[in-house]
Amino acid sequence: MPRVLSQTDVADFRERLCDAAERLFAEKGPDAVTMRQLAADLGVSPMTPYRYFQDKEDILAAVRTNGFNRFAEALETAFASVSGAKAKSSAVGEAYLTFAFGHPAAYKLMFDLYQPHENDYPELLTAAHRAHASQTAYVKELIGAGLLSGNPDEIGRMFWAATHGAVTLELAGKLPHGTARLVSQQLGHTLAKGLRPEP
Amino acid sequence: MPRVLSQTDVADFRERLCDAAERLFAEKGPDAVTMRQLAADLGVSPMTPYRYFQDKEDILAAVRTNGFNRFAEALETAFASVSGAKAKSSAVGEAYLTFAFGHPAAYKLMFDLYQPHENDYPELLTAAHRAHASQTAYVKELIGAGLLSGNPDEIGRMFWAATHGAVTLELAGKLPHGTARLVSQQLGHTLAKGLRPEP
DNA sequence: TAATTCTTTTTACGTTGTAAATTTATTGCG
DNA sequence: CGCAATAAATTTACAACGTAAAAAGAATTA
Repeated sequence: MPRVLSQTDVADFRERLCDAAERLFAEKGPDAVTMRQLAADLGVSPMTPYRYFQDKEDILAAVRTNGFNRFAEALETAFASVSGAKAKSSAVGEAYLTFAFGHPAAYKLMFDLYQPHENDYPELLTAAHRAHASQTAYVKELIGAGLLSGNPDEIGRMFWAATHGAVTLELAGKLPHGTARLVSQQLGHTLAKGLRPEP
Repeated sequence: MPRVLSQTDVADFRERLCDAAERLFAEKGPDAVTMRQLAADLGVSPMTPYRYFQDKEDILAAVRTNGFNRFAEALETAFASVSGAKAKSSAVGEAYLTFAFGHPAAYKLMFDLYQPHENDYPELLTAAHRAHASQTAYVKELIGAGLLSGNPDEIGRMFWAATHGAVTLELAGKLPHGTARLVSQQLGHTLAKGLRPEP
């Protein structure tokens, strides 16, 4: 028998390749990164990655999965780092924007890319679901604290859409650099005001 | 002397190619459309388009320019079709969503694509500016009618970001089909409520 | 040591955007 | 009219792409 790849060998290689892919995606955009470049970056021949990933789309799915998990982690940490519904909301909103502008390429891959076969990647779906939960948890806190009234899912979608819109407009160059943060905060305040329970 | 291409010859060819490009972009996504396909669609050889466009990016810029102009036209028509600030706002918002979901590929090209050299295409910038103006005009009407108070540019950006966020989330598959319209309307109502002048 | 078999590399194919060379077609001039 | 001139279109060609298939390499067991 030859030397068989252990689970950790495979996991290590996949992680190293994902790291390279993330870095190169951020530098040049995902379409401009080639399989040959990724292989060269790891010092292996062009076909070696195909032993660890089905194809290029599989690599994209893995990178997106990592992105969702890191994003969720950042929001969960922000949520847990303070107490009080209002403070949690601010912290999570802040963490959202910090992640989006700290890792714009990852953000775009996660939320601004339509990957037609993403249902074929269960880990990706799980991570995406976790991310979604982490960004709507604070809405329930706000409603529970009596600061907002309405359907939590509907309100969560509104906040999400508003924030996402501001972020993507800036990332697409439609807003001056740095404006999205301001717009997003204004949207948060205005929506909160519009959703306050009637006295 | 040979037969020299007249201005209208050039314009005709460019228009025909843009039509084909739009159709194919909508079918398969812009990256999946090749120069050879475009040429074959017009019944010419693969290099002929290069007499009329610098390169593939030039075609993309032309298609985006057309998109912005048609989008602006739709919003301008909606704005002019009714009277009263409230009615104009609804009409423009409705036209925005109708365009976005009627021409999702065009919408993405226009607003969800970062084209690094878009400053090299002055007609594109003009069209984009026209589109931007057409979607913020109604805000000034609302402020003028005393229904909203605040900075028109800031408020315009908020409405825009909110609508754009809802649209792109649905186009990226993050919201169930048909949800964006509802979310966008809820956002519009809630923002309007939050921005009402204090009595 | 030799056979086995998993891993890796090499080679190869069809397709891409487009540069360069070639062919085709139309016009004005002798 | 015929023929050079020249714009337009086509053909050819190239480097790079994703990846299938074939070949080579290496480690384990018998």
